[in-house]
Amino acid sequence: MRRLPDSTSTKIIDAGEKLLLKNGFNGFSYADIALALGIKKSSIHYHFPSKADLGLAVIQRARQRFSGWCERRETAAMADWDKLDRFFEIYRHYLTKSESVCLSGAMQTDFTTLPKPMQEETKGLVSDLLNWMDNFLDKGRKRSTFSFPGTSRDQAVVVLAVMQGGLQMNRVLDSPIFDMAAAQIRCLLKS
Amino acid sequence: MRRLPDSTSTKIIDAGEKLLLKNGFNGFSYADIALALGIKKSSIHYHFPSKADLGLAVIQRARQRFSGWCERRETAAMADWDKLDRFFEIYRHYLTKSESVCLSGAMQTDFTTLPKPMQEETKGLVSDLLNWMDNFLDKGRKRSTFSFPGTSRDQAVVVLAVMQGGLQMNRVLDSPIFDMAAAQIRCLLKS
DNA sequence: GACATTCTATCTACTAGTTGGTAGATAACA
DNA sequence: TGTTATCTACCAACTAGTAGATAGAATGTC
Repeated sequence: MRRLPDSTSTKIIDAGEKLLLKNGFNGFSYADIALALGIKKSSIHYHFPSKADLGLAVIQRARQRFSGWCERRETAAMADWDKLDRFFEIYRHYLTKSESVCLSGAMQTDFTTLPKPMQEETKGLVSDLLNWMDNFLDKGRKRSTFSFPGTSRDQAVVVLAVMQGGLQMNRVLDSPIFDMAAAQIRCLLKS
Repeated sequence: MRRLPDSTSTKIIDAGEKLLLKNGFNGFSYADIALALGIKKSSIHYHFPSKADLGLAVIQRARQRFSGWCERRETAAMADWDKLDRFFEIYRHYLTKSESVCLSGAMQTDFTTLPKPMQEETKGLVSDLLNWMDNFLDKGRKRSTFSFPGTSRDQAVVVLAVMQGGLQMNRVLDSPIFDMAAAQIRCLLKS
């Protein structure tokens, strides 16, 4: 959790990410970010010449953040069930902080309208998540912590889809769908 | 499957739905529909004064279509496992027909940017799906066709989230994620 | 049946506002 | 003196939406 100089470009990525998660990539403009930060549109273009550049930066930072979390010593030291709960927390945070969905979900539904570089980066993000979960479930099952049918990849797809879809449904119906879904996934990994 | 007069307004809803599912509500304009149908923008405004009216019509028609499917005699006559497969097919169709996600998923990620009436209709759509799946799983378990932990509502959330999320992930990574997810859900309802 | 009127559906032509993006001035600073 | 970062002032393209003309079909009235 290092707190680096809150440079303008960092603030722009922060604001961009927030709007992106809340409204989708086509649901916000440079004018919105400028208003939020109290700067001018052209200043944003100075740091991120095109909107595609900003979008790319948002996804890249999110990927780094996730791989940073994966590699952290305290993460590696966690027991399987705790680690799963911490992973769920990453998603849950989107819901509590701002009324938003997860990044992969937001990018996926806007996918066809995204510029190529953002599409590629999105693929990378989803692959990261899928590979990590696949590996995590596989190890957990070999250790007899988890139990589930099929391959670990099959189950990884289910777990991630539930995180993503649960977050989306939770925001629309105000009932605590996400927590229900997370709890159910926990049950399904025991039986 | 009645084929009614392919009126202009029907064609507009068709084109609007297709674009909506592919690009999201903020990812298409009246100009796109006009181009696709070979008519003028103003003609679309004649049938659907505002974009919100068109969006609303798309969701309303989808809800009717689903309740129509539910109430159809041949649906009611189906065995549980066949009915589940047919339900999966509804989702799978989005993938094969056009490279798109499901309507609930698309509306959910755009949710905050939607006009109120569309938000309400979206809530209705998601409730419809959730209530149907809840009821379906409950009956299936009582009949011992299905087996799963927790309440039928918990499991319904998981199944729908997997459909929705699986579709989204499938479009981005070109591997057959959706079919993997559907097969895994089938397994999880047996164990 | 003939005629006038109203309705339906489309068009052309326009508007005000927003979009992403550029050019160039200016100031602070290294 | 050059670099960095911000600003003002644009712009062309696109956005949803409106006004008004027009043609054809349906409807009412004598």
